Amino acid sequence: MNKVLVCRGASGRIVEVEAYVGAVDPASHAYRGKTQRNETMFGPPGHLYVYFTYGMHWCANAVCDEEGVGTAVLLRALAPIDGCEAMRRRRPKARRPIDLCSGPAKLCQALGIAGQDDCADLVDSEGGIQIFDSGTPPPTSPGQSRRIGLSKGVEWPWRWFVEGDPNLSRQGSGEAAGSHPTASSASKIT
DNA sequence: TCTGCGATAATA
DNA sequence: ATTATCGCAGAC
Repeated sequence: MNKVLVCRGASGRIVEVEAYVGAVDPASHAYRGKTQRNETMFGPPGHLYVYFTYGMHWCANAVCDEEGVGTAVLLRALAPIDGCEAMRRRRPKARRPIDLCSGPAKLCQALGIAGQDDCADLVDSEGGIQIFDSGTPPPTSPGQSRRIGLSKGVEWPWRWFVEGDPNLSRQGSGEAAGSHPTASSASKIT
């Protein structure tokens, strides 16, 4: 969350991520071992793992662990920095700025990321895609919650986000990291 | 503003 | 059958 993603004339600060942890994580594409689709996840770190889902959406991850492990971080939301014109062209359905990158498939569409970018190197930017340290320190106390949209592995609180950022895929902090609802769930009522 | 549902096709 | 989602329609 101190990182910036740059791609095809647009950029944004990464404000929301989820971890998918190889063989121990039933929600991870890597859980059942290497296949043609998830091959990039098992490759060297610093590359982009791009997958197609729900018959229409692309989503992107940064591969994070050593070759052969299969751990990656799903990029779930960006705070747009530059290239809002280009992003709006690629996402005509976005009405407001916060509709541009407030979701894993939205940000891919906004930045023009699709299957052709699977396995792109994020460090040397040869493929036109780059993730670099913005110099802005990450939040001292980032928000944390359970991951979104899963039916397996729901108990692991492996979603992190910049608390209060308007570009999150879901507003607010989600639920507390613990296994049970806490007093925080009641705060919404008052 | 909020909720529920349908789209749409690769994957295992 | 399931899916690491999104956007529309309808209720309020």
